[in-house]
Amino acid sequence: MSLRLTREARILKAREYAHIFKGGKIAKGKYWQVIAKPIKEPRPRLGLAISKKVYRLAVDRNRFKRIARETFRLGQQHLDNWGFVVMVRKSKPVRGHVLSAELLDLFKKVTKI
RNA sequence: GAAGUUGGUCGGAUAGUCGCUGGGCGUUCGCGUCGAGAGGAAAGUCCGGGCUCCAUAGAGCAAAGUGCUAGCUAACAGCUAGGUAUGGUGACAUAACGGAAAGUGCUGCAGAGAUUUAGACUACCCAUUUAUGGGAAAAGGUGAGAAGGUGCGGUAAGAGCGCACCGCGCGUUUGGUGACAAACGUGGCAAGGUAAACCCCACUUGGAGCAAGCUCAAAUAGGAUGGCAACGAUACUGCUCGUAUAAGCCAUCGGGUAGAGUGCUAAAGAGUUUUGGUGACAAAAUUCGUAGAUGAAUGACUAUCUAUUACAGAACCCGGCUUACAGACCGACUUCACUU
RNA sequence: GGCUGGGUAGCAAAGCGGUUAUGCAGGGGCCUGCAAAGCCUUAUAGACCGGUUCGACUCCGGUCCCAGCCU
Repeated sequence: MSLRLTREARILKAREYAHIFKGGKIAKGKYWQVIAKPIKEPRPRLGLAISKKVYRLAVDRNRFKRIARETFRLGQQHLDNWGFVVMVRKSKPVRGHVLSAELLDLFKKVTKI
């Protein structure tokens, strides 16, 4: 498997989001919150739900989305074939690699619950 | 040299690796390759337009907005140049800056008196019966605001009562496209403030917004018409005829949900030079060809440059305004100090 | 992306160009053997920054925050 992040590896439809939110496992960290559920496809998939209420500025939201996508792209070979929806929690600004490390940890933790 | 005023520019760079979104070319349809890919405010949505749909004979009223003058502009509440006022030693900055003598309203408290050709608390002058009458509007006091200011004369005390200067009003002349300014003459002074209170005057404005709108268009959703079934079923009706209704099948037609496409980026475009203009700007020549996503693209890591980079992320497109902004650079000017 | 409404003590909630009501909660007192209830009393308020005005919570701009509508 390559390090590419194609559109097939993304969750794009509202119906798919609703499916994962309903009955998905939840793992909370300091900066992130991940909801996950096993899916039929032979690959892990990523969805983003970055709320405007948590981060008001578009720049902040874009930053979290980029970090989430990059973390998923580099770590997808080691993940189970689940659908992951990533949400943010309000916190003080920190360095990017701190966020990335916690998110990867949550990805692995949520499938073990 | 110090302190300032003002106009403008940039706002990480280079190399490598792994990725993201369009486009061109190739393709074994897996992908490969070439080139492109956020801002000065993309922000707030405060104005003005383009564009689209709806409404609309024409005119007026209402409502809302704007408000010194002349220009610029597609348009504007913007910009430029100027006038006036205020602040600053100055460079310069700021100003919703028409009308209060068309009318109405409001003007608390304090104060004798608050908008009326005002009034008399303390205090002043005269007279007498010593607590009254008359004069006067200078002084004190109140207030945001009290019937021009300063000086001299004058008077019982006083007063634009008279005079000079200043301020104000009115008139004339001159300069200016104009706002306005200057000079001269004249009036003894006209009656507070508020129009970001109603209002008057002048000018402007139809409404909604790309989630506008246009096109295609599923179904086990659903409408209309025609045919079939049909010597059928149900109702009128106990029976026959007749009429009506519903369900079923087929065909045609239009509407249209989910969804998809389009609108969607080449434009009041940008750079350079020349010309006109004080300037905003305009004209000509020449060069360039410049994001287009839709759970929403520009990132991550490494190395070097002193280096964890300010404010901040396009969503139909432009012109402004307002607000946020680490740091760096360039131009013009002012004041003060020192040296020559 | 576009379009609306709001911000007043700790909480809720009126009104107005001239000292911001009222209720609950808080402090003190009265009442009571002690409390509750009741009564008296008291402190705490205009999101922020400018402008207009003699005077602004109110009128006019700007900023921030909250809520709602258009799918």
